[in-house]
Amino acid sequence: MLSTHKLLINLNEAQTAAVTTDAQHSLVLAGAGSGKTRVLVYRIAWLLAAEGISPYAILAVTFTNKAAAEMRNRVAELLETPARGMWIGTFHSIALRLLTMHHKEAGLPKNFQILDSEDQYRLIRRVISDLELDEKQWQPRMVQSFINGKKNEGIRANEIDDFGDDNSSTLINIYQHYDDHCNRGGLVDFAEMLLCTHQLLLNNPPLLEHYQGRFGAILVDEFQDTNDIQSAFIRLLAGTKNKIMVVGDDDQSIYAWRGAKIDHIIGFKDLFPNTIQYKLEQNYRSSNNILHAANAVIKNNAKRLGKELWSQQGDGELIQYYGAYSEYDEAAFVAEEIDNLIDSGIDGDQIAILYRSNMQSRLLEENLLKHNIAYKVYGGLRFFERMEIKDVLAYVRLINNRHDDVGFERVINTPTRGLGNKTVNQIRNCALINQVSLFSACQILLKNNSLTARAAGSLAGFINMIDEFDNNHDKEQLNPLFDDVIERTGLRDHYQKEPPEKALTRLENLDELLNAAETFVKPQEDDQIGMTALSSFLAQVSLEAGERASDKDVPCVQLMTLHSAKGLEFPYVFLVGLEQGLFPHQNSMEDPEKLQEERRLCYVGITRAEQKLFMTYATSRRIRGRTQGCAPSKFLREVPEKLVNQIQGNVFTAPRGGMFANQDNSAFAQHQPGVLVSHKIFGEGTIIELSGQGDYTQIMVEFQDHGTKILAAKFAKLEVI
DNA sequence: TCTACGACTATTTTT
DNA sequence: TAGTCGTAGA
Repeated sequence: MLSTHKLLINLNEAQTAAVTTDAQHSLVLAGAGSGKTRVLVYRIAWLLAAEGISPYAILAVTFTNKAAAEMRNRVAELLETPARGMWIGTFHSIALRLLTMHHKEAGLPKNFQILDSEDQYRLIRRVISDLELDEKQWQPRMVQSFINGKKNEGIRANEIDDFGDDNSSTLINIYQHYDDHCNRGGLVDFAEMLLCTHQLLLNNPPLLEHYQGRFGAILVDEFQDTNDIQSAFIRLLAGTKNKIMVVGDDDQSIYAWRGAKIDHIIGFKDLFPNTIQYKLEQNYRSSNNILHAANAVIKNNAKRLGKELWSQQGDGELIQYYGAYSEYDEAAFVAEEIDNLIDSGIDGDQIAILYRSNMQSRLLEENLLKHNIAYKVYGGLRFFERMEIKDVLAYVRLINNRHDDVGFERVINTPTRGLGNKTVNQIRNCALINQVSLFSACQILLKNNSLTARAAGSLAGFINMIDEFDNNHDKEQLNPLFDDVIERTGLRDHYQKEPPEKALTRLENLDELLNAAETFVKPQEDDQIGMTALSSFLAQVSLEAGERASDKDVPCVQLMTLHSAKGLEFPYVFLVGLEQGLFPHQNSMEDPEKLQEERRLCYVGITRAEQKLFMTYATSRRIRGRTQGCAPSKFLREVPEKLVNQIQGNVFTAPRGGMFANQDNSAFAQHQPGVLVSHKIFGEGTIIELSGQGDYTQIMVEFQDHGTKILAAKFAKLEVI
């Protein structure tokens, strides 16, 4: 057994205080690079070793599989024995476990299926069309975020008040129909998993009591990212007696747009009165110049608990600013600098380029290519999200659960088997009228002879094939089943016919899938609760979509968005595209809350760097086919000048006129007398005169059809022709 | 059923 | 500008 003494020698004072706290609840504010995971892992060990808590009483929750795996490994490493008995997992995997074990109480069929975002999107489109609504008006993406938003707040369709508003009542109606559909087919989306689990516990006092009795110590990672339902779930499980430790950083909350609420961490102490707060401010990652810059930027946010990072490391290098003339210049600069770094013996994987939006990667890639620098772009499709993989899985899902309409729709005519739109619509209608699944609808249609001979033959063949797959295969042996599906459905031939390049990767992916099926080992817990290997496999791939595409083993320069960089660190970091309108993003500049989130994103970006940080911007950039003048991001000026070496340009002494005049609306740069512009209402005209400065600039325009007008530049949205 | 063309849109993304 | 998506037509 681990000695408590040995535990504490690796911790600093603040970390020790948090790890050994005897408060019932603790809130650990852990700045970037301050040893957040370390505290969680050591806390678990402390609970076991010093407080004698059973591993069975420990519940540790994270957001990503990666974080969960890391915690599990580090706990095992520290304890020098596998982390048995305790529950360590993501919110979703824990929810899945509870729902599987208690599916009856939760009102779910045993073989319920998880819908990922794409599946959900497809089903929502289907519902919109069933309700004969116009997709133009009820855009599926918008509806999807409405439904998920409500679920994340723990609200069901029948609990929303439409206040007599048609718009709301339609959305509520779609939500209701979507949920009905899911219930009929035994389908559960990501948000539903959490909501359903919450209701399961809430509506089953004995069950709740059981789990409250079991989990004496609850630990939550990245608490700033919790949404309402996740927070409520923790509160419910904690009851009045259990201990909670939440760890997080309000300054790194960057997911408000998908339901995370910073208020949960900010208001934690109010919700749980017996809370002691600990701050981890010593940073082990970055040199002081970088930390000072990060502190200076985040200080401009009003809504925060307040923290200041410091380090025992030296000042390190100055932050390098580069004001490029254009995005081409910027990309060329970055590639050249990286080339130099690599020449000086630094490995590519020590370097990261971070940007606000994915489209920025293209030019950077082109320039890295020119210099023959190996790179890897994060983002894009993951293994189990690829078309060919989802196709195979859809067949398998249908074999596992005939009522899985999402799976059905995906493969009914893939590969094409003469069941086109007409027949499928017939099936949909029949399903709608009888309120049954598509698969059942097929059986009805076949029985009633309602189809043309050709369609009927083809459909019967399809149905039989699915049934045969089911009958001929053991649900514990995945590889033979998958292999059979890929061959007999004709999927392999189907992909073979694609252009050679594509076909090759698709077939490779299919082989990889077979390999995954072959080597899949059913987790012991799943076995105990009677899940078949097939169900277990399907659940796992839905929750964990697999590694991102990776093609090289060479150390690669890492390209990714700021969002995906959270939690990572690199000796050399290039933060690019620091311009008003790009970062902070146009859509987030007006709203103070959103602007603060952009700033937190900037804070995340800066604190990724260990040794050297480059921040670049371009004074002109082509966006959507149009070259625009750009003002440097306001965040650049929030970094104290003394921490910066500006290689080209100067953000700090930039003239207030000309290019940098109107920081908040870069488009003004081109608004000069004589320029031809167009206005939404007044049409085309010529600029006569400019007056005023900054936000207050006024523009006199002589319009061809409406005479001379004086407009406030900020609001006129004039476009240069 | 497949192809081609025109319309539309354009942050961030884990589970 | 460029990439995606839906529909019309072969």
